[in-house]
Amino acid sequence: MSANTDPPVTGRREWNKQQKRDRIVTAARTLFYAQGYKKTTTQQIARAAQVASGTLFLYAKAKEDLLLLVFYEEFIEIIDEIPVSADNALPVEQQVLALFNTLFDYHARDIELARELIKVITFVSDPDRREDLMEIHFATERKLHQIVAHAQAKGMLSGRADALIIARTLFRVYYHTLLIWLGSYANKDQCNADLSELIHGVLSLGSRG
Amino acid sequence: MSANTDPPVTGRREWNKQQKRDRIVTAARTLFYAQGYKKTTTQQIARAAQVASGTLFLYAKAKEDLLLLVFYEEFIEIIDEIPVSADNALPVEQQVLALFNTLFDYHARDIELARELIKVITFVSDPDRREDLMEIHFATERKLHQIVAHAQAKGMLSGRADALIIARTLFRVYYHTLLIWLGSYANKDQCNADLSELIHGVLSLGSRG
DNA sequence: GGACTTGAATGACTGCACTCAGGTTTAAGT
DNA sequence: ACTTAAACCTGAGTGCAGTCATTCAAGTCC
Repeated sequence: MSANTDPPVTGRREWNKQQKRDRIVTAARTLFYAQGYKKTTTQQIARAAQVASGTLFLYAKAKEDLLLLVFYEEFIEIIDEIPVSADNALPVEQQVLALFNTLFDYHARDIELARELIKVITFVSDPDRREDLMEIHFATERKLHQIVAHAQAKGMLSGRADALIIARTLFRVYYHTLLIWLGSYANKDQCNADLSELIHGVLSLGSRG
Repeated sequence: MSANTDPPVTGRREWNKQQKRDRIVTAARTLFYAQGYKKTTTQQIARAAQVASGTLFLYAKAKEDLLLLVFYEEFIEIIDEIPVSADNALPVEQQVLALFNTLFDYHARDIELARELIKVITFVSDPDRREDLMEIHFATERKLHQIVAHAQAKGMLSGRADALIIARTLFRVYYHTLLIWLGSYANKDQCNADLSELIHGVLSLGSRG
């Protein structure tokens, strides 16, 4: 009886590629976390993944893409796990802030990595990686939309304001705060204060006052 | 009688440095526009500026910083020239959109450069460059604030909503749109539509509507 | 099983950003 | 005018991301 590490029906070639891809992404993640992005060389990753240095670039068009691959796997899970139950007793602002804090916490686990990531996200050459990022973006906006829509349904916000517009505005406020924080343009406290103020502003603009 | 290219009272050393700095930034600008950022090598810039390759890095800690120096000089002027007269007859939304379009137009003059710039802005190692960028950020927000405040004074928007909060929210919406556009996550039409919708949303949330 | 085709893997090589040990110019002191 | 100290400049050298001509393995057909 064979283990599930055997080549499946898709053919040996395909199976080998998948194996290599997995080894590469795993090696990249381990080394990035252990040493940081910049200090990790592509040679090291190649060696750890048991492939030649050139092979790496068949699986990721650039070193940057390795970071995106690692990030995607981790972040999509984080977002999925964020709760947005309709019967949440907390005020909307608190729920939104809690969501953002979850995401900030993820980035806080390794600031240098987060910085590189945010830098790299701005322009991604590989279309597949761009799709990954759009998925993350929309998943986050969807969560926000749910929170706002639930609050409106419960009469906590005016029905006059479009929940989607509010959600998208909130996302933009969040993302900018992330940039300011990681770019060291302001410290964490300032960012938090700023973020709270703007969330409050955006939400209360949409409330009956 | 000496021309104004002579060393002034500040001393020969200081004068030499200023001359070199100017030559370097000018050379960088010319080459970046002519060939693009990536294709321009620091050697080329050094040669054009008549300095040794190592000297470049006494004036800019990294190639990135050269781009920021070029950008700052150009952009601060653009912002200063944006009109925000109190007796502007146009609706607020139009005024805000016009402001953003001015900034977009600047970036559109050379998209590759704009991309690199936006990428580089995220994390700037040199504190002086970071100050430059904060100045630009605040100058832009101030313009927005003026537009919103004038509109409120003329009764075009509710006085209930804080003009500063609205201005800052608008800036964040603008900046995100810029990122999406330059990152090729959406085409220009989509970005424009999106931006208009969100500006309208943010402003009408604050209006008595 | 052998002959042929396709596309994946390899690693020596290239080009470029950035460094640093040593040389040169300016300024200040006497 | 001479000495000394400090600031400034230099360019050969270093390390790393990414390339490409060649080799090798997997799939296909008879």
